[in-house]
Amino acid sequence: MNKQSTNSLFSLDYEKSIFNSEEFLKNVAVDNVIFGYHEKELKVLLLRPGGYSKWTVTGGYVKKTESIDEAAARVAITRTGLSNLFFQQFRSFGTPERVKDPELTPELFTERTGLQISASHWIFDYYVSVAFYTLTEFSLVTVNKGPYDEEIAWKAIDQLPDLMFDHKEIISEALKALRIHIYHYPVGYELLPEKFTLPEIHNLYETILGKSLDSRNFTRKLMATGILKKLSETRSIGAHRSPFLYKFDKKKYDAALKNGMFVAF
Amino acid sequence: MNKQSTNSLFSLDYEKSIFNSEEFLKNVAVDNVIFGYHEKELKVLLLRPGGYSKWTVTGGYVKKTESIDEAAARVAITRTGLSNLFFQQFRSFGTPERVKDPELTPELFTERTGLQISASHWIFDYYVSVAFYTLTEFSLVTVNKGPYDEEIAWKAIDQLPDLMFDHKEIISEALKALRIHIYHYPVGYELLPEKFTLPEIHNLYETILGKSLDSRNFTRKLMATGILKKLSETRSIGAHRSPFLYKFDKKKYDAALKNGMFVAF
DNA sequence: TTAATAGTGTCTCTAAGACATTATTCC
DNA sequence: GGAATAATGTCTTAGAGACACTATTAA
Repeated sequence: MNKQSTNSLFSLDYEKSIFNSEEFLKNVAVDNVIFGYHEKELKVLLLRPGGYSKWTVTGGYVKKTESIDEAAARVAITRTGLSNLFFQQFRSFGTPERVKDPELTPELFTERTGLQISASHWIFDYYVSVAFYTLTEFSLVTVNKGPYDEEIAWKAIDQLPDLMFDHKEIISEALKALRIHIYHYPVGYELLPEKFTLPEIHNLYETILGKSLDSRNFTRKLMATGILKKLSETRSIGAHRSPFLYKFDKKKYDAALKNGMFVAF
Repeated sequence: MNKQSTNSLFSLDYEKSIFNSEEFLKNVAVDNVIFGYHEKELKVLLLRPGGYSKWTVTGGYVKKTESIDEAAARVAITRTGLSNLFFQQFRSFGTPERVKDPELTPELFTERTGLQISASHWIFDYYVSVAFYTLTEFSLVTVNKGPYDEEIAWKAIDQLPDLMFDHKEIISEALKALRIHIYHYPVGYELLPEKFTLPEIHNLYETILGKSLDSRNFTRKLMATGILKKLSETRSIGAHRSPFLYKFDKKKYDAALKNGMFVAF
C-alpha cells in the first residue's frame, strides 16, 4: 500500500523537451486534483519538485494533438498507473499573479534543471490552468514521481502543507465542486471495492461531505436512488453482526451519471 | 433600441497587431455568450465575420497583463458598451478538432484580411476557450461591430443560425449553466428596470427556464427568498388592474449572490 | 453474557404542487 | 357591464429530519 516509484513513464529528456518542443500548447496547462479515499480518509496527491519547499497538485501541459480531457486523463494515468478513473473539469484559473513565486525565477529554474531558458520564454508568462479533479481508492495506487520531483505523497485534505501558486485555492474549489457533484451524481464506483457494505459507503459519503449523516435516513435515501443492489452475502467483521454486501447496479449508476439525479443528504 | 455601430473601440491596426504581438497569451481565448433579455425574449449576441457564412459568439484573446475574468469583461464591454454586467465562467472547451472549419484556412485567412501569416503560426493550432456567459437587457445595448465583422445581431436562442466551430455547443452549455445558476442564485438585477412588476419578473424566469411556472407558487417562493421589496406604487398598464412595483433589496440580493440560496421553481 | 456494530420504523413538520376566485382598471 | 390582467389562499401529499430499539456476531 502507498507504494512509490520513479518509473519509466517519465524521462528527463522528455521533460526537458517540453519547454522547447512544438508539441504542446503554450500558456495553457491542466491541473488535476487527484483525491484518494481509503478507510474514512480523504487525501490529495501532491508533489514537491526538487529544490522547492512547496507542494503542487499534479498537472501537465496539453499536447496539440490531444484534448484537455485527454491531457487530464494522461496526468492521472501517469501519476497513479490507473486508467478509467472518474474525473471532472470544474473551473479554469487564470490571472497574471497566479504563477508568481519567489522560488520560481528564470535563474532558479536554470539552477535547478540545468536548462538555459530565456526569461522571455513563454513558460515564464502566466498560463491558464484548466482544473479537474479525479477520484481513486488510494491503496490501489502506486504513485509515480517525475525526474524533477523530490517527493510525491498523499496528504490529508485538512492538513495540507504549504502549496505553490494558487494550488491551495484550486484544491479548495475542487473539494467544493466534488461536494456539489455528490448531491447530483452517484459517487463511489472508483472508491469502493466491487462489493461493499452499507457502513462502508456511509463512511465514504461522510468523509467526502465532512459531516456525519444519520444512518437510517442515509440508507433510506441512498436505496431510493436505485443505484445499489443488495446481495445475500455478508462480510464477517469479527465480534459484530455481519453487514450485508452491496454492489452498484452499473446500468442505473451510469444512467444516473449521465442524466443526473438528486439526493439531499 | 437595438442600435448598431462600428465604433472606435476597434481599429483595424489593433486587430492586425493581435496575431503578431507579444501582448496576448497564445493558445487560449475567452468566449463570452452574451444573453440579452427583453420582453419575454431571450437572445444571444452573435457575430458574422466578413467572408464567412457562419456566426460566432463574442470572444477574444487574453492579454498577458489581465486575468481571464478581465478578458471576458473586456469582451462584454467592447461589444455592448455596458460595464458591470453579471458574468460567470462555466466551462472550458479544448479539443484539437474544435477550431477546424473548411472556411478557416491559412489561405482564406490571408485572402480575407490581407495578412501574411505562416500556416505554422500558433493561431492555426487549436486553442482552449474559457467560456463565460453574460446577462444584459438587450434594449439598453448599442452593439459594436469589429472591423472584420460583417454583421452583429441578437438571435433568439431557439432560432440560432449556423454557428462556427463548437459554438452551438458552447451556447447550449451556457444556457444549461444559466438554468442551474438560476436555482442557486438571484437573477434579474441586470435584466429588469430598477422598478418592475411581479408579472415582469415572472416572465423573465419563465423565459430563462423555458417553461411556465404557476404564478401563485412562483410569487410565494420568490418572496420567501427575501430579495424583493414591494413598493406602494403601481404601474398603469391600460385597461387592466395595475400591478404593484417591486425593487430588489440590493443588500440581500448581493448576499444571496455571494452565499447562494436555493429555490425550487 | 457482554461488547460492539448492523439494521431498521415512525412521527412530525415543512414545503412543493395543484388548483380557482376575487380585485382592479379602463373602455 | 365587459374584457383583460393582477393578486392571492387552501388543501393534499411527499419527503426531509429527528429519533431509539432490536438483531447479530464472536469472544
